[in-house]
Amino acid sequence: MPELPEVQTTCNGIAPIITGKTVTDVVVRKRQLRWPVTAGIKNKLIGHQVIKVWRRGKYILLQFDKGSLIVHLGMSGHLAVVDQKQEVKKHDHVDIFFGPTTVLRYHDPRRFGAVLWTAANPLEHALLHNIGPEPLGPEFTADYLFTVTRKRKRIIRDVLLDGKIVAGIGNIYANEALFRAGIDPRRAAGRISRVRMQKLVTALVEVLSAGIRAGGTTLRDFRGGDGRPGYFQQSLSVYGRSGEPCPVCQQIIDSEIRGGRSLFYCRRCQI
DNA sequence: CAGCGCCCCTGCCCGC
DNA sequence: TGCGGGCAGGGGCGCT
Repeated sequence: MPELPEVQTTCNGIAPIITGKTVTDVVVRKRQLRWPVTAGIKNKLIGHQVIKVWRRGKYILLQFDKGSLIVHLGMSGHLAVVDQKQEVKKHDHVDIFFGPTTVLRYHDPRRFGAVLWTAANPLEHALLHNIGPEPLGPEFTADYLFTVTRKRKRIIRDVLLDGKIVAGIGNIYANEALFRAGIDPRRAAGRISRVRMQKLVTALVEVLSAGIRAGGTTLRDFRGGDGRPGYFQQSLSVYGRSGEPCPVCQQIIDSEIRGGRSLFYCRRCQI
């Protein structure tokens, strides 16, 4: 499910329901995710109260009165509050009960995600302590991106996907932002000017903000309840649109696979 | 250290 | 209709 806007939307959805509530039970149906669900998590959680729900990059953080739960959705994870009467579906791996009916349910077909407990500051956890600045935060500026990419030969798309440089950018939003900024995703990061880096930072902020405003419905498998075509269809300019005309100049959108992930771009608009 | 593949896993879509 | 191949939103890890 992820991409930062979907993770933020997940936090926004569950925070008002579970903040201040106390865990009454935990059911783990399958421990084997990317890493095994922390052993003894049931006893660590029961009786403890949620203080706040937040995120760092794509890691969802449930802060309890003692310790934090770190949840990552991988490629296919969902995390939502459901009613206990809701039937348990295939790939519903973890349930966290807040009373008899309210359940925070983790669902993840591909199991690339994670559910981990830490008693310490989650930002100091091995998975988080080296993450780059938040793309919607004050540290993520054109100067920063320009400086850290000097002499870098990697293509700019791969730099945007590198969580050590900037947190939470996924392949959809990387491609979309590069289109908006008019930058060829295959360009060596170290060969992009400061002015163009400013365009890229601005484009990233716009694209991520639009995704959050849309409620994170920019994913192919999002199911809206109203039967309308998914926001996914209308919202993306180049991602998943190879062979279609560029919305700006009508040039046919190109795609190719680099580093195991698809690039989508307009060879006329992006240089 | 920078950079690049590999891989974890299931589901879905496409072509034959 | 069945089957095989390719691809999917992530990102840690090991190797060069």
